[in-house]
Formats: sequence, C-alpha cells, structure tokens
Amino acid sequence: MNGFVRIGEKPEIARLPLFREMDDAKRERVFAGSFLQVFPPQLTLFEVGQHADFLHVLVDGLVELSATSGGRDTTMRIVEPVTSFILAAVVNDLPYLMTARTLEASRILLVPAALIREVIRQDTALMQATMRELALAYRDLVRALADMKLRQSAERLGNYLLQQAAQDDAGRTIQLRAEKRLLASLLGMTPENLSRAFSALAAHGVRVEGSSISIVDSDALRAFARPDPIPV
Amino acid sequence: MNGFVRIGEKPEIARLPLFREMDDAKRERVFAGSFLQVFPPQLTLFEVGQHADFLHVLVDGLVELSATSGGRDTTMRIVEPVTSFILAAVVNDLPYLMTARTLEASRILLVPAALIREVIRQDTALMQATMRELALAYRDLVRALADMKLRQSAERLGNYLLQQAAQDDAGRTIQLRAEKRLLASLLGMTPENLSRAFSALAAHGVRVEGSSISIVDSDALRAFARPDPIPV
DNA sequence: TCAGATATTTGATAAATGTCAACTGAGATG
DNA sequence: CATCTCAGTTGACATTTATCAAATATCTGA
Repeated sequence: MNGFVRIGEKPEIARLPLFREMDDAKRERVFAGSFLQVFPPQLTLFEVGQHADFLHVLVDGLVELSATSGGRDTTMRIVEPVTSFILAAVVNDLPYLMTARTLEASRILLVPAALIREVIRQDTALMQATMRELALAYRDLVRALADMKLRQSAERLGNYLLQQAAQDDAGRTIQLRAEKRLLASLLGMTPENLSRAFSALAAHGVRVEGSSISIVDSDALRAFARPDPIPV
Repeated sequence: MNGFVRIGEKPEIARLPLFREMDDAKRERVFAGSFLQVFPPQLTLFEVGQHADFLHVLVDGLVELSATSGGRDTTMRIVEPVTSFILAAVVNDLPYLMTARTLEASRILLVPAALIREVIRQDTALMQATMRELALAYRDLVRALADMKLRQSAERLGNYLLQQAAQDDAGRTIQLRAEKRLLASLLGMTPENLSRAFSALAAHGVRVEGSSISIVDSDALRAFARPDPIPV
C-alpha cells in the first residue's frame, strides 16, 4: 500500500488551498515524488525533535498532533481529512515541534520536504499559498493561546462546541470524532474536569449522549461562552 | 515627525531577516511608500478587529501586543526594536487579532499593507522571507501554548528568564524592559502570582532587585524549570 | 525634597483545577 | 451470554491560582 499517488486521490488533494493555485505541471511533479501510505491506528508517525523529512497530507483517517513541555505532553490539534500538517517545520527545515500519531487507520500523502521546498521556490503561487496557510495557522494559535490564558475550562469547552457546530455545519449536533480524554487534552484540562465541564454546560443549552453532543439552546450557550466576535 | 524614511533609519531596517534578501530597488520602493512616525507612550496604535492597514516595524521604543477573549485581555508579545509585527494580518488582508499599544515613546515604520502585499507578489525573495518569518512565529506560538497548558506559573517564569538570558546574551542578568504587571500578563498570571513566583525562584538560583533579575545559579534554575530541549 | 500617584509585595481567603480512588457502563472477547 | 477491559463519571481532597485588602516600595512632578 506504499507507492506513488494513484489517480483516485489526486482531485481532493489538488483542491486543497495549499495546492489549488499552483502550476499543474509542478503539482504533478510534487505528486509524482510523493507517496500515499496507509498507517494502522495508534501509530507514531514522527516525534518531537526529529528532522522534518515529509510534509504530511491526511487523506483519510484521523491524526493527533501533540507537543511536550516539562516532561508532560498535550494535544495541540486533531487533524481531520483532507488537511496538510506540519508545514511550518518543513518550510524552515527545522525539527518537528510536535509528535504525530494516528488515532484511526489513516491514509497519508507523504511529500518529501526537500521536494516541496524546491517546488515552493520555483512556483510563486505555491509559495503564496504556503504563506497564506502559515498566516492563518498563526492566527488560529493566537486565538487558542488567548483562550487558554483568559477563559476557564467550561467556557473553553462551550466555545469549542460552538465552533465545531459552525464549521461542520452539522447544525446543532456534533459528533466527537475522538475520545473525550483527547478532547480534554486539546482543551487543556483533565478528563475529569472535562466531564464536569459538560455537566456545567447542561445548564446552558448543551445535551450530551455519549460522543454525540447537541446544542439545544445556542443562544444560552453563546451567552455563557461569549464567543470571540471576530470571524475566522 | 511624519514623513518618508530618512536615510539614518534604513540600514537597520534593511538588515531585518524580512527585508534582507529582497531586491534593492524593490526595497527602496517599499521604504519610499512607507513613513516613519513617532508615537508617545501609552498610545493605542490599532485595535482588535480593525482592518489591517499597515505592516509595522518598531525602530525604537517598546510596544505591547494584546489579545482579547471573553471580555478580558492578555499580553501576547512585548515587541522590542528592531522588529516587524502584525505580519500575519497584513499578508491575508484580515482584521487585526491583537491590539497594539506603545509602552514607551516609539518610532515606527508604517508600511501600507497594500504596498507590501504588492511587493511580496513581485519579489520572490521577500515572499520567501515572509513565509519563513511566519513559520518561525508559528513555532514560537506552539511552544507558548504548550507551556501555558503544561507548566505552572513559577516554571513558566523560570523558562522565560532562561530564554531571555540566552537571547539577550546579557549573560546572567536580565533587565526587564516593561513593568512586572505586563510580564505577568505575558506569562498568563496575575501580578500577585508573579511576585510569588519570583519568591519561589529565590530557592532556585534567581535574585531579584527591582527590574533587574540575576540568575546566580543557572543549573539550579534549569533543574527547576526544565527548559525545552529543542532549540529555537 | 516632598507629596501624591502608582506599582509591587504580602497576607488572608475563595475559586478553579488537578489528583486519587471508586464506581458505572459500553463495547470487545471468549 | 458472561466477563473483562477500559473510557467515562463521580466523589473526596490537595494544589494551584485568583481575588480582595492592606502595607510597602518606587516613581513622578511640583
């Protein structure tokens, strides 16, 4: 299951903001030099400190990115398909700051770092897309850090739910794709605390049934969580 | 005090990683379309949500960038000269996510956002430098967020001191350029808590005299703060 | 230099979060 | 179908951090 990209995968990858605008021939070259690989669940793809050999594009499955500080580690991002990840390390040819682990069986496009750096230098549209992608990622982190510094746990959870509901356009019901312990780590709290945060949100329009969360009163939740007014 | 860049300022700005590699004529064009302005202390340069009209380069003085979440706000960065700031908002033509305020009287080069975006499109070296800058900024934030999630306050302070000592190459003594309340906000704690964190670090090789902090036993401090092993 | 304003520190207390242990329930396995 | 395992929840308690108040230090400007 290891080899060049097959035809079937290309369109959805080519449609990514990162690759969308670039020259077709160059894109072809990138794909030809990359390989799509299948990984089992719970496999570590790379670890903090390792040299960044590949830009990753998750085509199918689920991946966790975690970072370490003072010995312990924390979930930084849960990557859903189709998304590229670990772009910043690749661009600057620096060691990974995060560890990546599959949560489910996943298909991942591995783009050799040297290749993508070379094509970035040659293709202005790709470079510009990379720049945009990094700037957006930066802004996401600014928000995440401000949230972490200023909001308490139930509020962070409330905002996470509102955000998920908005972007999955699932309307009012959110299906958690990962375990709750992971969500807890992503939101910077313990599983016990997450559990209590969910209880607290019951009074603010949130109903929980296993991994299915419904926002039954989104005004009430908004009033409690005070989401950031500036759109992404 | 408002006008085109005078000769005296150019060299140090041109030496910035962001502008260093670009075509000389293009750089000249950027400078010609920008203006250097002097601001008094405690002046708000722009606020969250405003449209990003200028890339800023702090030439002299001190600037605070703060972000807002749930009504309150927190210091995200203390900008020292000579550094550009607010690049991500300018690149993507999006509203500022942060508020900027001078802490001291400051001279700032204001580069019109439309101009820098245009020149970025034309000059590959500048685009690449922008991309690199954003990727590095992203990585800084990854670290900051992991720290915030995983370390407690005295540990965060310890690491901040180690990092400052390393980069200012001031050796063992750090001069705080801003008020301690600001440092507290930057590190995500209250001023009271910062004060106690300093007391706690007394037992780990740190001596405080007003705004002058000495690391008298850097091994002890390192043992306590367990700094991240991966270099910046 | 002194008075007033402001920053910082210290103490007492409250709130939020983490830790540990026990319990519950759902899914997996034989 | 029983039971085994483990994620999730709940309760009791410890720790960390915030809050409020007061005391002290530092800075500013007349």
